[in-house]
Amino acid sequence: MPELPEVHTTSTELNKVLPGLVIHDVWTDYQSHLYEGKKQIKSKKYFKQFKKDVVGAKIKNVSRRGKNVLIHLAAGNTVVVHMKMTGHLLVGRYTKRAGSSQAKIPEAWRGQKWIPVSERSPLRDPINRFIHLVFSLSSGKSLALSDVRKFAKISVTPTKELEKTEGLIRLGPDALGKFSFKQFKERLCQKPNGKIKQVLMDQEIIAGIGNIYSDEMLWRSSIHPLSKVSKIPNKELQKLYQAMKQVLKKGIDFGGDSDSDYRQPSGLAGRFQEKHRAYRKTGQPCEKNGCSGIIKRIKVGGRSAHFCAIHQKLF
DNA sequence: ACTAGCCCCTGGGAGC
DNA sequence: TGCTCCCAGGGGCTAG
Repeated sequence: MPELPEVHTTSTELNKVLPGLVIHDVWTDYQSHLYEGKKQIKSKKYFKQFKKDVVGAKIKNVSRRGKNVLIHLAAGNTVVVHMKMTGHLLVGRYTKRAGSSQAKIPEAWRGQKWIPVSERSPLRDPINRFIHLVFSLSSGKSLALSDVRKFAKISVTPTKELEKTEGLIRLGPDALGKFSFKQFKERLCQKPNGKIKQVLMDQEIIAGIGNIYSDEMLWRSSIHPLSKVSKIPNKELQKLYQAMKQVLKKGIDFGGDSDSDYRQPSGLAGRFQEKHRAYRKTGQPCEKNGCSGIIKRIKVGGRSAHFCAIHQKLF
């Protein structure tokens, strides 16, 4: 699912191709993706307003804040996209679908979720059943939102008020931003009684970390996910701080994690899933040097946590 | 002030 | 083969 490295990859790639292009049109078959502040907007009236705000606007650049992709428009607005679990932004020759896309898919590809790049039809490149929103661009290509579970949120807000916007206003410092170990510790200690796994994933404490990368950084720093924040020794927290930076950078180096539906804007899968040591490794031997543990799965705050009970210490 | 649990959603896997 | 049930989960929200 898109966490910091996936969102970072997306915004970096989009920033290479979108600046200077003009949005010619917007299409959606699922208006519930659109939000105005906290409110989910289902009315056609709002879609009209959304369209008015973005159609005709030139894209200035693309950046990121936490897990949000920010598409800045020259007209003074910013389109904020949160991809949630299965959403991702694609650039290509996507067009709005008329009725069921299945009918138009060549027999050999029916039921296939992803069409290999080499086999994509130049006319419908690529065919993706889960595209629910498309921005047509002046280059002839389009920017499309694909989202199996339809949780992604899109809103448009004046760029000046961006930091005050719902979804951004309460975000903590970026996990890969310039913040020192001292600040890291201070942030975590805002929830002294919290379980470390949950606190790491709390976007108001630190922005950008989700389930996959929190499992991986705890595995690396040998800390049990249920450890109480206030009980973790300073030395262990330092390891965690280092692991956080390393794991997230590695995620970016590998083009993100495509264990779930994530794809880069080009449609290519990331490769970080090949580097997992804990996440979704339940039942497999722990790969830490000399460790004889088996990866276990438990629930922490309603989310699954994967860890090795032998080398990851419970504080 | 907490936290556990529901909700949004749908593909995929397990079980029958 | 085909049906039903359950699970995945970010983050907002509510009930306790």
